[in-house]
Amino acid sequence: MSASDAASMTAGEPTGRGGATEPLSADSGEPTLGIRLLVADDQALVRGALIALLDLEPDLHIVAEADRGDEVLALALEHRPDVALLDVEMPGLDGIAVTAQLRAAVPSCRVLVVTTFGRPGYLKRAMAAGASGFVVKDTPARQLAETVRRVHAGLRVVDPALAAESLASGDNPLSARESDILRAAQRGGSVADIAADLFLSEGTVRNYLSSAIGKTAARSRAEAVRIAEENGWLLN
Amino acid sequence: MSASDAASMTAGEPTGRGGATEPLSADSGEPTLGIRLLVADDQALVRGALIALLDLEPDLHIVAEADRGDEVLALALEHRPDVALLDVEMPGLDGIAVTAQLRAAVPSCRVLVVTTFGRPGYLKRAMAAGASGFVVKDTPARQLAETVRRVHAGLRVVDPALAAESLASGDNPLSARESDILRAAQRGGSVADIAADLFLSEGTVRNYLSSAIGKTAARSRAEAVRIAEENGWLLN
DNA sequence: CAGTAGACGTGACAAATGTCATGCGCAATC
DNA sequence: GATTGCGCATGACATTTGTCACGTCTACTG
Repeated sequence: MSASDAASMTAGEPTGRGGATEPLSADSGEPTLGIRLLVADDQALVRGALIALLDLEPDLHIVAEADRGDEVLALALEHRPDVALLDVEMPGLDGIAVTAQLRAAVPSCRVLVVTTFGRPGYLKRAMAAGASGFVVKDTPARQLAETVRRVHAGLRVVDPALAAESLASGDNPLSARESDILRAAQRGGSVADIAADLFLSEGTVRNYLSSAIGKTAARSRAEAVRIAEENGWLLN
Repeated sequence: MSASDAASMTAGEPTGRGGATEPLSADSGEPTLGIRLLVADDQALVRGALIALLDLEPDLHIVAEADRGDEVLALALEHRPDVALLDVEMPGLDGIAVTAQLRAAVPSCRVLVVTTFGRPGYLKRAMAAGASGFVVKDTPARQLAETVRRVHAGLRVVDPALAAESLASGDNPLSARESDILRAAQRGGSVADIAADLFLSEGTVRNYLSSAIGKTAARSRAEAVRIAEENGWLLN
């Protein structure tokens, strides 16, 4: 189980969707009509299910799938999808970083970010990175295909509720270093642990924690971590 | 968006899968042959995708779907599925509690728990509650239908790697009260906050925290929370 | 019934945490 | 070229945590 299964599909798959042996479709090689799709999600079951769902649409064709962020670029270069469906939380490289990669290297490929968590910061950063759409896994399944078509047509598709929340929550107030410290604090170690992790003095760590606590309007380190997580301020 | 969309399917849907307007299948009423399935997952997109995936199998028929744990029992009583696919993390009632409900009220319905997180404690508790199978969303999609058939045939299906991990990790060492305190501590509040939440004295809270920290072999409250979360000791 | 274990409590004490003032160097900005 | 913001650091201080010893009450079990 885990990644080894799907990871093997990365190399040496000249035709069709990367290495799929599933009897989901009877594609013969690379389609030239309709919308070519790449699907990236680390959860194999979810990925497979999304593919099954999208493959029901006659105009949508899955040409590649990935279970890690750092595999997407190579697959996109090889299979030239029109739209890439990217999860945010992925091993290797997060979906937002992948979005930036794709926009730079494969400009013809539009990006639709699909995520479990409607973190306001995710939306903001995804759009800044060049994504064309952003939907949470909460949205009805029957809308997904239409969303893909809209994105392919050049429209921007964003969950309105999430967009409002994103505007309300404001920008990430944390400096890069403060985010680093909070990320290191996620595991629950002491100031000394964090300092050792980041090669800083304990005093410096305490200062950053203090200012992060202040900026997040929290009242303890743990609360600051939680708030920063919920707002999507701890990516990267 | 959110729950309101799918929640409306709970009431007044006499036939077919609970209120699905999606063009995924052309079922006519309740099938009597093959395996009747109920799918419960709070993420509409994932639920819809799973349904699309399973609906591809000619012998599997989705007869009901739910986006909340506390809706499953009523739907199962109405639609009499042979197998229920349950997510663990759901609003209303977690999948393990639902498993216990179903085993008691609808003994003919076997339960397959499908979860994002391979927490050892989840597996243990799911099996204790009467689940017939337990798979993580990491497993290849093409295996899911076969797993459903196995469960329907009365076999127990458990991810071997997870089973090993579960045995190695031992039982939940926390007393019910200690779990309560850790759960209250998840939000990141102070001792005073937790004490106020649970109507305890601050000293008592500190004592529970201290013993929980000891039992989890952690070195701080935050670490104890993290360890307990990862082991699946904070459900219920 | 005695023994045990958990829920709940108090008080005291050492260690960790969070705050604040203050400082230096560097880069961007005006 | 002065100002500003950030990274990094120190030291002092009050508060919060975590630990320990000790106690009561209740429920279960041999």
